[in-house]
Amino acid sequence: MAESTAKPPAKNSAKTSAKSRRGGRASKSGTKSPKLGMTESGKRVTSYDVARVAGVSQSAVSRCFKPGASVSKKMRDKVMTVAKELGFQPNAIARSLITRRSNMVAVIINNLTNLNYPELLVQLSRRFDERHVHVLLFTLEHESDVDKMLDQVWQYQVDGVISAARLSEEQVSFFEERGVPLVFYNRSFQDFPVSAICCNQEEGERLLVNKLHGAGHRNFAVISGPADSVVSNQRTQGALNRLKELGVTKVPVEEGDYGYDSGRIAFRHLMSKRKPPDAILCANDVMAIGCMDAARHEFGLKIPEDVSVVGFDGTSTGAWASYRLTTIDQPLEIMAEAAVNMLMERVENPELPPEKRTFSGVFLEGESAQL
Amino acid sequence: MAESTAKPPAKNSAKTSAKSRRGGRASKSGTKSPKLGMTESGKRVTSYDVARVAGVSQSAVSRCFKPGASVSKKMRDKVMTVAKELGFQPNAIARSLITRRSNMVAVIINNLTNLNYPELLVQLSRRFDERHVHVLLFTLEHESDVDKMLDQVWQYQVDGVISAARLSEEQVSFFEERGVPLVFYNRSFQDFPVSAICCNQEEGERLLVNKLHGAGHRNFAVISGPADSVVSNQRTQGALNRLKELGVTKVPVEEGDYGYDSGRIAFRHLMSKRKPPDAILCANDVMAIGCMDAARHEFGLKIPEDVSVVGFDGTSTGAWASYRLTTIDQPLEIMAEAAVNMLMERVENPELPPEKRTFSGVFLEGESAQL
DNA sequence: TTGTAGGCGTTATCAA
DNA sequence: TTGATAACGCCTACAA
Repeated sequence: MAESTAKPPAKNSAKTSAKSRRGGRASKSGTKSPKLGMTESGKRVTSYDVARVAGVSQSAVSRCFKPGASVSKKMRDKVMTVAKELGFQPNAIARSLITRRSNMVAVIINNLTNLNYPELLVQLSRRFDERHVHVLLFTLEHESDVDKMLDQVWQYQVDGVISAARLSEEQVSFFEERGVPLVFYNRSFQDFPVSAICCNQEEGERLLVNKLHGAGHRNFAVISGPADSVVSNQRTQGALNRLKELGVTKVPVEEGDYGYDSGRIAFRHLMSKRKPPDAILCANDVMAIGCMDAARHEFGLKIPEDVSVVGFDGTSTGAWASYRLTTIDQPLEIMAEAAVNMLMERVENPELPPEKRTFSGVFLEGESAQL
Repeated sequence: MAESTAKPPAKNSAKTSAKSRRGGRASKSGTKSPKLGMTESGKRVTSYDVARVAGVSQSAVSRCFKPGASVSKKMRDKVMTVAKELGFQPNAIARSLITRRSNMVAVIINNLTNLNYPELLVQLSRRFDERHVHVLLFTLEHESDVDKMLDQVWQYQVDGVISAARLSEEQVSFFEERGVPLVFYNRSFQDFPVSAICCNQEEGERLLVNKLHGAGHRNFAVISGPADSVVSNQRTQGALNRLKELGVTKVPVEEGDYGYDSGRIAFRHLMSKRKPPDAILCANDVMAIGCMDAARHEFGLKIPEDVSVVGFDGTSTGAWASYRLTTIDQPLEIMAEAAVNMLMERVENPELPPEKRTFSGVFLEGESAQL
């Protein structure tokens, strides 16, 4: 075991020859190495380099960078000094390989012009950062790309996944089978247990209907989002269901795509009906804004006198003085926080069963509806 | 060197004992392993598992997943079949360790409510994805966090960095010393060679000034962004410089924070001057919108009759019917594409010298200014 | 074309 | 508390 013949040569020959790279304790005081974090041979400084210069074992170096490890103060000082001197930082990739924790989570969003996602992303990123977890971003162009993307996510050995995109049951199983915690953001399954953070879309929409109906509106219309958007369907159904309960039927539904222009176009369509609506429920704020602009600028209508318009989301643009949109505010920050918590709990403890947390939206009274 | 005593046993003992995990060729036809991608002992399927089941060497498996490797069709079929059967995907972390390429790039943005960044992020992510490169997101809360963040970036061994946040000269050197390619987005240094993709802020602003001045405006004001924003300073200075050249001096400058409210507040301040402006240059679209709203709703002014307002960015909101903002459109998609290209070129060939590409903004005529 | 064996830079396990 | 040594899962000469 101590015969310095067979084993050592291979690994050590490199290390030994490397010993001359950086003369012992290169710096007396000011002779700092020119390239911090790099050896003279142009390679990344490793814990071996630090160990050599500090005259300790490599494992000692490793321990010094592990919080709560058993190291003497003397050792720690010595190692940390050299580490700083050489610009050493442990390689997270190598660490991930052995610990099986990458400290990375995947965030999946689809590329729709959902004015909310960008903000969500920033919120998530901030909160993960606080926990020293990093966000690996996956944006979907088309739903069909999902499977390839899932493979990528798996390859990168992420600790968990937050998905603001819909996944099929098989795709959910993909992660479940592999023991990768998954938390949905604003999507869920009824017939399949998954963890999710949601805003209660239906409830919010019902609230809006109640307000409008209570104010005497009877002539409703709905502008939905894209047909394949779960959130849009929930909102639209929420509105229609409540209206039905209140005895209002035959409510025209125009399909939009969440974008400004589609709101305008939908409004035009509604105005071409034999009985134009006096209250319009839009599946998001941006379409509501498009709707208002069409009403005012194309039809010369006054809002809310001639027609009431409400949205959903609580985006900052809705509050602009030109719109003062009445809407439901999704508590985005709270939801982001909750999503991060829920995911990290499951990363720490994979046995936790799926859980859903549903937040109510907050009614935001603007001036776009007669109430 | 060939004494089979010391070395082999250790490694092989594990592999051999593992051989019993999955009975040879588990599936005859339908007996699929319950958990795809996982061995029966609950570990991730590795290339060794595939090799064992397929009855080939591990390196053969590895080669089959390397595009353009020298493998017989028979071998490839055999391996790929088993791989699919077991749900094997190569571990990108392990691969990164040996190849020293993580196929991850860091994207650094600061958290300001810059309505453009989110969109930029989506664009970058899309384009990197196409190259099978993944985005590791870093958002800065405060400038002071930068250094900690840089260490993180380095630890994750990213192949390159795109920064839409300003970095100090030392911070730039950090990457340069370590051979990590860095491309700035809309920031640059004059006295330090770095790669960057920029929109020509100054030029755009001068264009706006020319148009306004040519239309007879003489009474200008500027609403700047935050004092520490490079882009804002470039825009503001561009405007002021051109105005000076045209003989217009004593131009009041109000400082905003890029947000809607700050545009409104700035407008109020301007109106309290003894000589209110008739042309206002705003450092971004959102402030211009705030400005317009204040003018209309707080002061009952007409735009552009009473006051001309122009912005900068070309955000979609600026085109909304209530604003029809005259502005400069930054070619975001083109810039994102260019940034990705520039970075990846340097990842492939680290010897490439720094390069700057500056795109001109496109004048977008709306109806918010008398021209 | 295929297999053998060494190394990438850590952490983890055990003696010392 | 410290130091040797074995993984982690892959890629890549080199040899067959």
